[in-house]
Amino acid sequence: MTQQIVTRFAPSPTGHMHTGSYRTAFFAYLYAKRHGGKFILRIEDTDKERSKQEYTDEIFKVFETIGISYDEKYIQSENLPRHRELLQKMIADGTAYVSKEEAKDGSGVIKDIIRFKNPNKVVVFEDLIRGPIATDTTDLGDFVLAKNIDEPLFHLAVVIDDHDEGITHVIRAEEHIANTPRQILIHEALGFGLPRYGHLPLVLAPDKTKMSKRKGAIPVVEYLERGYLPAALLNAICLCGWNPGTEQELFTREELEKAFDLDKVQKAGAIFNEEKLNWFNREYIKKMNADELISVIKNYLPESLASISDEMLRKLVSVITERISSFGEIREMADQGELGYFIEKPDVDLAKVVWKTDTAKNAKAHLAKAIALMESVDEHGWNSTTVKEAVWPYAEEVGRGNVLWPIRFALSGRDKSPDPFTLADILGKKETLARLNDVCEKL
RNA sequence: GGCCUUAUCGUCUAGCGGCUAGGACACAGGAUUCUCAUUCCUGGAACCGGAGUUCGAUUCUCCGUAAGGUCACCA
Repeated sequence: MTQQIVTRFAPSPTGHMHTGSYRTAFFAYLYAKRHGGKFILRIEDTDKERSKQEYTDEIFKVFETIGISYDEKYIQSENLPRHRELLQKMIADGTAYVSKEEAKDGSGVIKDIIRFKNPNKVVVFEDLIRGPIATDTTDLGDFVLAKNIDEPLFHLAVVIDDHDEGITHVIRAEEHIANTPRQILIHEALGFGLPRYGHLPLVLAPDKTKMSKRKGAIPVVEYLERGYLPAALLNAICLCGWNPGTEQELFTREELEKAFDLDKVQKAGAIFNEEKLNWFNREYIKKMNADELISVIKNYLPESLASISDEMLRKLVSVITERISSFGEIREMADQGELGYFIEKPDVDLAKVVWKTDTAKNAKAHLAKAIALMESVDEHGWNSTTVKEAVWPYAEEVGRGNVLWPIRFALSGRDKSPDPFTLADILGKKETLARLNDVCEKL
């Protein structure tokens, strides 16, 4: 019977996590799912100084909203007794030793730090996505295992936890490839079997360097706040550095869990493309029905539009979704006055009601005619199609722009807006005619 | 600088000795009811360089070059 695969994601809660981190998490998760294994989340809070509870909470929250589930969860600091126990054992075994050295904090105090007794050999491991990697660990020297007998450091903690949690595949970011040889050495010193290692390429900042808070590392929580759909975001993240070998780009979670594997993961780093994320999000928006869209849109409506009726909102769904990439853009639309005129009569600049090649006198006549034509449309049958049917022949006759532009402008007060028939539909017969009459009289 | 890794359109990528080097995003042009958006069509756009191996290299090897990672009593 083959051993069950166990992967893990082991973030340290020292800051917001960006797309690269979550991609690493998702790939490790997917790899486990794909092979019927387990996925473990381990919070590496060994460094008390830098770890913050708020970041740990954020990780749990994001995992939940984007839907990455884990079979087991560990907090590394809770394993401290175990780490100390094995540190003692290593000292007893002679694979580690106490060294009296001056503290690095400049205090000049002499303290006991624990160093690894390096066997100084060449370590070779077969990376799951890069092939064999050989390192002469002599270069590493007797590296530090613990700050003192009670405070084990990263490498020791990682090795012990990976072993104790039964991790079979350590799938992590490329920045750890240099750490692997020394962790292998510790595994051996402790008499533990080795896991397999796979190092994922980095997700790069736009300038091709490693992402950091300073350089374009946008926290995933921020993308979520901006109104990207979790599934779309995850889909975009996943397709950055991995491809299915086909031309499919849009994937459901189930499809991803079936299709993913490490052999199609890229070796080179990649820049996360926000334009492409916009495209993914628009595609996901297209797949949603009106009710789903309305409930999401409501979360992003600004104060000024809070009073909007459900009925009006339902009619506005396509007007809005055709114009946004992320739901946060609804606020921008509102700020720029692209939505306000639907719920409040706009101030219309009379000079601009006239089509560029026409005269004010004609515009007034066209508006009067349009009003008459629309009056004949039954209120119950009032919609964009019936309004269009009523007005279209006349517009065709005297020039489309000559009549369509004044109608649209009188209704919206803006030079850019949805077409006049859609506007009339959303506004309703009564409001449409009121606005049209108002402008016509003043003209 | 040492060690390690990587290298196809602007970006994400397909390619696994022979292809007009394919797709997507972005971009440009055009069409669709006036404007905007949507939709549709069309177009431009890439194999880092040099040696080999081979009948034949984007593909294999080597050497350059460039980029990135890592060299903590952080993780």
